[in-house]
Parts: sequence; C-alpha cells; structure tokens
Amino acid sequence: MPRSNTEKYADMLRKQGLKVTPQRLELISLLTRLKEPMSAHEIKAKWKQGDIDTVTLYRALDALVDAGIVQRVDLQHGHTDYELLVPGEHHHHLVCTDCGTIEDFVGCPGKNMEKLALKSSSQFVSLREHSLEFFGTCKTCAV
Amino acid sequence: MPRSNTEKYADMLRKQGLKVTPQRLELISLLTRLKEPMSAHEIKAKWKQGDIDTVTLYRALDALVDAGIVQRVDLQHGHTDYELLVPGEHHHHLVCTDCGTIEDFVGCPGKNMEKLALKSSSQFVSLREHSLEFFGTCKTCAV
DNA sequence: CTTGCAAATGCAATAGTATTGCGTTTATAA
DNA sequence: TTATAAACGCAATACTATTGCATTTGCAAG
Repeated sequence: MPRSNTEKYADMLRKQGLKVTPQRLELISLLTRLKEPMSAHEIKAKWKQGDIDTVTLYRALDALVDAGIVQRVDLQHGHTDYELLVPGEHHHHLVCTDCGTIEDFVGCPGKNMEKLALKSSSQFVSLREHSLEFFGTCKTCAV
Repeated sequence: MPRSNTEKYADMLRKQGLKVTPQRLELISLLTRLKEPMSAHEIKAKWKQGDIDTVTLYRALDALVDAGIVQRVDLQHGHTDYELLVPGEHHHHLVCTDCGTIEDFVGCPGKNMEKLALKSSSQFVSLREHSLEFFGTCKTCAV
C-alpha cells in the first residue's frame, strides 16, 4: 500500500478515535489489494507479518466496520465476509451459485428503494442501510 | 393449523418427493403461526410435541428450503433465520437496529432490479434470487 | 393388511464461526 | 519521557451448524 494511501486510512482511524496499529493497517492493506469480500478465516490465511490472533482480527474488523471503513457482506456462504468500503461508492454483488464467482453491481437505486420501503412502512421512520445481493449463474457455468 | 392447510403443505411435500412427517408438519405449523423469521434455536424452543433433535430440525429446514416452502433470511443477527415462503408473494424486511422490530416490505421491484443488475454485468447470464433487507429505526425507538 | 426399503430421525461426536475475560503490550497525548 | 486508555494475545468457551451411523418410519407395491 503506497504511503499516501496508508496515511489516508490512518487519518480515518484517528478521526474515529481509534489507534493506528500495524494489525489494522495490514488488515486494510489486505482488503485493498484483494478487492473481493473475504471471510475472517481467509484474511487470517493471507496474513503476511507473522500471524494475527483470531480475536484481534475479529476485533479489528469490528472496529473498522464501526468506523465505516469496512462493511460486512452475506453471500450465503455460512459466514460473514468483509470488504473495504469505498467512500461514496456503494455497491452490491452478483454471486454465481455454481462456482462462487463474484461480480460487483454498482448501479443500485439505493435511495429510491429506501424511499419506497419507507413509504410502504407503517412502523419505520428512517432507514440507514440495506443489504442486496443477487444469486444466479455466470457465463462459464451456464453450459 | 386447519386440516385443509395441512393437506396443502403435505401435498407440496409429496410433490417434491419428500415424506410427510410429524416433524415437518409441526415445523410448517410453527412458521405459519409465528409469521416472523425465526432462528433454528427459537423454533426448537417453541416446539410443542415433546422435543425435536437439532440435527433433524436443520435437516427439515434444509428440505423445506429446497422444496421452496421456506426461505432463509439474514437479518444480521449472526445466524440464519427462516420463514414460510408464501407462493407468488415475495417480500423483504425492515429491521430496527435498536429493538429488533421487523416489518415486511412487499413492494420490491425484484424483476426490474435483476434486469438492471444483469444489464450492468459482464459475467452473468441469469439471476434466480436476491436478498434485500433494510436496516433503520422504528417509530418507538426514534425518540 | 402386510411387508420391504429408501427416507427420515435421533444420538454422539465434531467442525466452524465468533466472543469473553484477563494479563500484557503499545499508541499517543500530556 | 511518561502515564494511561486502547489494543493485543492467549486460553477458555459459547453458539451455529454438520457428519456418520444405527434405528425408526412413511408409504408404495404386493
């Protein structure tokens, strides 16, 4: 990760009152380079600087999620996946149920949908987030 | 559960080549009456006829999901929730992140969204399903 | 109604995911 | 440089879900 990028994320951490630790920086670095949702287990396996404790990893992930730097994703794999949250650029995923291929979907009409959902609701006054994932078949698997 | 309803689901099971067992019927009955997504643990706790083995419950749930009678839902509770799938009436949920209140959202523009997602995709040829849940604050919790 | 058998169940064991408590280390502000 | 709250690492454990196998059962064929 280039120094400028590291500094960018370090600033984001400090702004949230979080300490800048080697573990958190490597975690961000990993997520930046991989650019695909990853489970805690996968992240641990890819760890470069020695090893990271599972608990520390989960706590670091929690912290980054709270700070709005990372988001959780459920791709129906039986565990939570994590990915870097590019500010201002919110996206979802297309998942191939055969081979697991993942493609990003960036054209989500999020605000409109939330408006629609709120309008039809009798109990809710505000919506902050939504999850949206598509499941189907990719070219390669559609014989 | 009225007899006619029981027979309806029994038929659905038989049509899928599945046996009609007391456990599966009580499971469907529970889900029918509760009408809110429930975890396997919650279902087990609500079991009337004696007790159901955890493994049997998970296998029954899997079978019903495969048969298109039940669907899995991820409400970010750290586990899978299950709910009855009313045929032809697909819906999503609004979840209050404070108190856990759940409200159904029925006006999902599913087909349109899938079309949109497919159009923007370079790797996918078909989409079969999607997950969509909203997270926000309900009236009661919005002081 | 009986019977045969594949499907379903129950139990024990275990895998996988995630969290808690606590003593030690470390980032950072004073 | 130092004090301290935050973060870390280790051990233990909780929770969610699955596998293997012996037993039971739904149900179709006779």
